[in-house]
Amino acid sequence: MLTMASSTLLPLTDISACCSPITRETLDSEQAELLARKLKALADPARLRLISIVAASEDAEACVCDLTEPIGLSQPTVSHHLKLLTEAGYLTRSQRGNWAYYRLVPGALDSVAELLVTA
Amino acid sequence: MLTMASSTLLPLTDISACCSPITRETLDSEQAELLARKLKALADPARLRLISIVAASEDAEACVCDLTEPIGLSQPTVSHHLKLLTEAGYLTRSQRGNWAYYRLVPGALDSVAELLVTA
DNA sequence: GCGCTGTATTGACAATCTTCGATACAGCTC
DNA sequence: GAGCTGTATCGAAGATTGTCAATACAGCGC
Repeated sequence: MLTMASSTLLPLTDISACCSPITRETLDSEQAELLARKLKALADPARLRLISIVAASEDAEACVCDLTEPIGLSQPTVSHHLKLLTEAGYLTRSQRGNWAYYRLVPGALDSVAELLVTA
Repeated sequence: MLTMASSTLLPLTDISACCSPITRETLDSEQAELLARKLKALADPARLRLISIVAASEDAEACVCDLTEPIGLSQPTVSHHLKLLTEAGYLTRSQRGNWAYYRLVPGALDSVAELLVTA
């Protein structure tokens, strides 16, 4: 498919310019649901470290084989976390040969951060 | 007690100036654990809306009675979420008479947002 | 084709989370 | 004191989550 990650329910990627910081206007339940899902995707130590390691990697990308060992979890578990992060719009996946390379989606973390800021 | 919210395991409040953005340096597992817990406290639609409503309230504070109805959850559940948010360092509680007033901890959301930003 | 290597999916289990009703506690008023 | 009101805690039920071993799939080299 061409347009990726606009998965089952809601386009989880498009929080970007959707709303102002949560302390500026009161969230309706739909916005809250959306942001909660974005945050839930981040709210796991393994996934935070995955993001961190990907960002710090050569060329800002990493394959599953690079990630399994430093994370200290099984390969299926790492794949699972990477899938979650991808579906949540934080990572993209590109396969080259046998390897699946993941990289950060530019601005994805920032758009969430902007919603939390009180200024 | 005087110094509140420094609960059981780790001082959940003190992420503030603890580390640089997660995309700058790779997180060790302890930092990841800490940030994940902060994010998990936010990663719920009810709690996001609670924060949002408190921030928008008169004098930036609200009592449980003000929050139960707009959230649409039972009073015990709202109390539970407020306790979580307080323990996570996002809210403070102050009792005046029969009412418990909650308000935002200044800078708490911002310090988390700073850790997510890639710039 | 066959085997190998890297990754994804499946199925299961344990742990955690969200929610509620029932109940307990705290502080007011009379 | 007794009764009321606002809030917190308890206990339980249902849903979700994180993890793994086993297995399936995809793409390479021979």
